[in-house]
Amino acid sequence: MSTRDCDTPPRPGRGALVDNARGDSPARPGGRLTNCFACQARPRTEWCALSEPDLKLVNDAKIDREYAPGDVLYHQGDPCRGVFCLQSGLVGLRKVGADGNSVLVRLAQPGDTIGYRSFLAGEEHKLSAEVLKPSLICFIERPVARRMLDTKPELGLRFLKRLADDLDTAEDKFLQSTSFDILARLAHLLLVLKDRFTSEEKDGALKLELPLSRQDMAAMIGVRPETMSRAIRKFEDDGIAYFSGRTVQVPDVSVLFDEIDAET
Amino acid sequence: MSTRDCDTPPRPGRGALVDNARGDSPARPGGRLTNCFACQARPRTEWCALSEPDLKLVNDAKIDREYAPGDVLYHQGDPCRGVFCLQSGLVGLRKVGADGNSVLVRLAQPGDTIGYRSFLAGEEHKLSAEVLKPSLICFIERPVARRMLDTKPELGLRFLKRLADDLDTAEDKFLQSTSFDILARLAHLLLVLKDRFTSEEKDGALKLELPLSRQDMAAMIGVRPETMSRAIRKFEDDGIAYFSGRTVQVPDVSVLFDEIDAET
DNA sequence: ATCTCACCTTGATTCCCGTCAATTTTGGGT
DNA sequence: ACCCAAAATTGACGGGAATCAAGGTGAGAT
Repeated sequence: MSTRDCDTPPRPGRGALVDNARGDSPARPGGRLTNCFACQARPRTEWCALSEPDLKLVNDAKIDREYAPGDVLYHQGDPCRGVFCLQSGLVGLRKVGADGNSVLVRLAQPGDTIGYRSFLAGEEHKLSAEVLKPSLICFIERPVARRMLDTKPELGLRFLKRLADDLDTAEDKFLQSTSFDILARLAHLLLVLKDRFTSEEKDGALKLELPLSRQDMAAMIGVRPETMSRAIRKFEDDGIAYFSGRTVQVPDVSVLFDEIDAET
Repeated sequence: MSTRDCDTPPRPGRGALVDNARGDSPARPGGRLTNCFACQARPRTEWCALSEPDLKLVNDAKIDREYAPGDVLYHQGDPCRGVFCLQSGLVGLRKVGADGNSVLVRLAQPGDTIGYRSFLAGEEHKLSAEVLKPSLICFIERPVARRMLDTKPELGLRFLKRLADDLDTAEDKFLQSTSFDILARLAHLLLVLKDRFTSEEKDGALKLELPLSRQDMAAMIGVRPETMSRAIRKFEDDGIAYFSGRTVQVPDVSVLFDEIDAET
């Protein structure tokens, strides 16, 4: 949403503007910041299915760049010009709802390929991709990705698996929104987020550093911000979790499970 | 859910029991009722990507059989033994929710491959597949399907596209359940169903023959049966749609769109 | 430092929908 | 035709979440 101006200090290799990010006319030509072979996220990506020569093709063709929070990789409705591969940082995928304001649908972590759904479906983007934390992201143009996909079936199969998992998650999410109450959904959300955003842990106690605003959290479980605020209040009153800004303290993780199980 | 007994009259080519359907020990050996080459649903399936010799392999390996309403192809949690291809009829995909009762997630129409998600993800079935109308269904064992998938990338790409579409639909469904009211969701449901289940049409007036119980319809939009009943009542009072058993009369389709648009 | 704006919280109120309970209707089986 | 169980409808009720409105808080900009 933030339309940054060009006056950001020209840090090396950085400076993605909203429009540049879409590959229209990079103010700064595609970088050689990174190397797929050395990419620490590679084992987690679908691209690890590629053989060495194929990976070299991708490596040579990719355009990498640093992004800052607020940068947008693409907007909902944009044509899909290729896919992005998140090497480090964090990206949020949003959809603008019927009410006009955007809803966080999913988070991408290092190793995730972003925009792959639209690419594979051959459709325009159905989501917007917004950088949430400083990120290093590679862009692979559609023809290159397409060519890999056509020549390396193994790659397609990996995406197949990924898509299948996402579908299952999405269907569960709908069911939960109808059969679990808000407290249970919040507990569930914290349990999902804990895998990625735990900053400290000992015994059953956790400290989380969430990269999300309250309204994003609210949207993720399908409620209004006011309701989220009250749910948080309730958790604190009950000693289940303590929220302070974007850090969350959970004295006993197992209680979160209890909160979910409480729903018969 | 219906556990049929073996005393169903031995109609020719029919007689799928719950367990037979899973390919454990067919009481009646795999039929030769149909031929993939002559299958009228073939153009709509992902399998149309296959070349003639490959299709022959599938055709020779497939096991086809007629199923009656209530038969279950597989249960949630079952290991995935292969995929089913619906030639004619109708199959519903269900998930048992947290509250214990099952929820209709999706409908499969002729040409659809059923159980493909679990097959592709290599997981157990996350949904149950229940026959809703008399159906003719082919079963393709996992090794055969796997082999096709590995040798014909084109096939995987078709499933990729399919999965991508399903994912988009599923994510939309969640958003709608939080941002649209029940009347709008019911209107939306009718619009989705009209493409497949319109029995009569003239001008803007429709007659639908839905294959769904009220509670299935209710579950699809995420409400209780009582609430669905009242929503239907409201539609009738407002002259938007008239329900009688499983047939629905819609005097003016455009009013359904209005009902959705009414939500800003 | 102050301004400002977006975000967050809190309270009061409304009303929608889930729950419980009682019929009524439907459809399958004998 | 009958019986029975499951499904559907209807009413009454209460709770919980959305809504509206009013502060409060914090971070970035000037």
